[in-house]
Amino acid sequence: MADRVTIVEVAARAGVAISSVSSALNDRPGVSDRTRARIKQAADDLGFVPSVRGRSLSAKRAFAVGLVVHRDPFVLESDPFFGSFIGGLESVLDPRGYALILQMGTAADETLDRYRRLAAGRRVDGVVLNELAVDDPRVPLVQQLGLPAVGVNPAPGFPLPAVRQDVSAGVRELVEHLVSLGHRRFAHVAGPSRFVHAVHRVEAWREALIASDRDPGLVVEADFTYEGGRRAAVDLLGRSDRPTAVFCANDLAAIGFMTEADRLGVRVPEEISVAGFDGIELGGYVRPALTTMTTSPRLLGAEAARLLLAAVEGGGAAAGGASVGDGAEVGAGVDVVAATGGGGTEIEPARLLVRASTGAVPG
Amino acid sequence: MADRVTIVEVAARAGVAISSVSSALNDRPGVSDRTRARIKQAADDLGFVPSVRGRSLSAKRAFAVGLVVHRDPFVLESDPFFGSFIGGLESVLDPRGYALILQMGTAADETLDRYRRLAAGRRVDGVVLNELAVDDPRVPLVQQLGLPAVGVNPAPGFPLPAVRQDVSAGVRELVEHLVSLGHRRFAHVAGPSRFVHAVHRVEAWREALIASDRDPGLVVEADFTYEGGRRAAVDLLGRSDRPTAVFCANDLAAIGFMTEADRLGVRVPEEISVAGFDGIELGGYVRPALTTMTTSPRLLGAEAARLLLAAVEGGGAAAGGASVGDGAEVGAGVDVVAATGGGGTEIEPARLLVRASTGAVPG
DNA sequence: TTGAAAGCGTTACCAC
DNA sequence: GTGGTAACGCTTTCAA
Repeated sequence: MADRVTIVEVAARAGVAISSVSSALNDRPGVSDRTRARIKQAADDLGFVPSVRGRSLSAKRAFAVGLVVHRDPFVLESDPFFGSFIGGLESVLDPRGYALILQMGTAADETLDRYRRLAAGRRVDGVVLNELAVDDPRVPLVQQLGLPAVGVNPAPGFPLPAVRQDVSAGVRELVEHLVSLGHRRFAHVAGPSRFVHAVHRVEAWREALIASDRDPGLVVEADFTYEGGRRAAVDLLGRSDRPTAVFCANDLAAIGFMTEADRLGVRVPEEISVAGFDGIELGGYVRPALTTMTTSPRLLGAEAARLLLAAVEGGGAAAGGASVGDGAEVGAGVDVVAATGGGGTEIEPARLLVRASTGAVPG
Repeated sequence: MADRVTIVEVAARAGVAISSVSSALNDRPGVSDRTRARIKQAADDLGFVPSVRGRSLSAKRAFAVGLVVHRDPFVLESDPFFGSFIGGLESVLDPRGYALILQMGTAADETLDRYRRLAAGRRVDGVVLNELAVDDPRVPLVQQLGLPAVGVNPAPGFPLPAVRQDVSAGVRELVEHLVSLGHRRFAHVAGPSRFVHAVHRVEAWREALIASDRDPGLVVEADFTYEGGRRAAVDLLGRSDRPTAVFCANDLAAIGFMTEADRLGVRVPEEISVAGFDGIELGGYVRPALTTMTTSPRLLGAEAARLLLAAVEGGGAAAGGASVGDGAEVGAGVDVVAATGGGGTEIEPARLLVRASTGAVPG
């Protein structure tokens, strides 16, 4: 690999000290405009790009953040969330000179170990905590490690900075939609209850139904997979008092549910209405097209990156309060910092997208 | 962030020089067994983990490799390949102390720039070139940059080390399967012809049909998406002499094709047989279950990582011959190095998986 | 076998 | 405003 040009050569060409080059190129004061221009010119001529290796050692920063995906590879395959989420992270990290280090853990404890090693080797300046579990062990871990971290859609009282996207408003819209269609018997195909986001969705659903004076009905726990949705359909559709409207915790499960309903000869939406959550592309193509809640993984990623960089660059403590996003996006007048403890941003809520899989109650 | 223990403290505790600690911990000669043991003990006691920052600066290596995904985020969403592929990369990189840096480029030239910056900033020691295009500009770029790189499923004559998974054997199996079912009118829903892997699939298909004395039939170019598959179905099924068997270049397109066929009232497989390529999970759940070719993204990732590390650690030139994988996986007695120019590994071929979407010719 | 010291490419702190 | 120079934490000579 050809030897790259270093700061020394730039200094030589500009006829200044390397410290001046450093100051000039990082737009720090202490350099006259004339010299600064001359230095920038020299750097340009030479095609100088500072070595992140030297920079990290000296600046005590890795200029990288980590994301550990803890996931059965089988499930990851069809997960629509990550592509956009990572794209969102990247869109903020890259312009600010940070790289994203992606790791995959399979077993839960292995995942924890990944964080430990990332911190121990000073590989990253902070990490993103995604798919939070109830009492997620990663939270005390990063706190103990002193590793800056941000959460994505955490539970209330989460002690670190976090990005949230509200689900309750969208779920209320869904419930109103279903109620207005005359439905009375409801069911929910939930995600694993150990996940915070699964819990959020069940709770929003129950609360919205209760607020509408409806019986929340059954909750069947599935696992966010297509196959899980199918099994839930077998269960629910076999019941004598089967529901007329089903809300699945994600689109993949909803599509699995619809497929199985079709197989069992139960027509959607004539005999049963089905709604999903996520707003994945596929939902627009299946027959009938899936009614769902559109989320913003890309925006979640971008905001998560912003918060993380704020925590990293401004202080560094894991529990340190990150700056709150611009007020325009903060929901319903809630003081996000006070409400959550760790500070954070709330992005636009998930919205209901009505398509063909929900319709009037049968009969 | 709490101060981590450095090599200096380990040396102090063991009562030796830091150079001895370095030698001992990296299992290099020049340290007596006794001191080595004492040093390891001290390192353990202190929980010492070498800082990758210091290491990279000194060793002139980043201990990281890059993967730039060049992709419309919309498409990435449903791409089943990346999760497993990245998992495969990681499974080799991590145990060897390397991290994976993931970048996303949207525009083609932006992607090239990502590689340039990765190299210029000495962020990575090498890169993985995935989804190769015909005459991919990344190839001359990495050669010019002197950046070690490996290709995944490249065209013949590819000048860099590469991993390949043969498609022709599987496609021949598919053709035999279809021919034995009595089909005579075929069509292929191809991927964009600028992609090497799309070309591989069309060519394998044409060659297999010709070898079976069948007319290769129509080739409709789509884009590997669900929607592209649907549009291809609209096109092909509207023709007077419509095919009775269609091979789609990937599963997503095949599923889109089937959905549209269903909508148009053309039954699969009674009136038309449909086959895909990839072996994604979803294909097993759609109705009818999709006949497809199972590929090994995880294995491709693992082998790509192995080749890349060989190139990085053994010499470093981009065009340097990487060691060939163990003979057991090399296909058909072909000397892979001689055949490809850049050296590389051939993994088990993609295999036909017959399910319900292919059946006897109508009539 | 061991230890001292010179880098590696930056940043940051001080003198000048 | 400048230009030395000491870190940063490691690897790698080279003497002892």
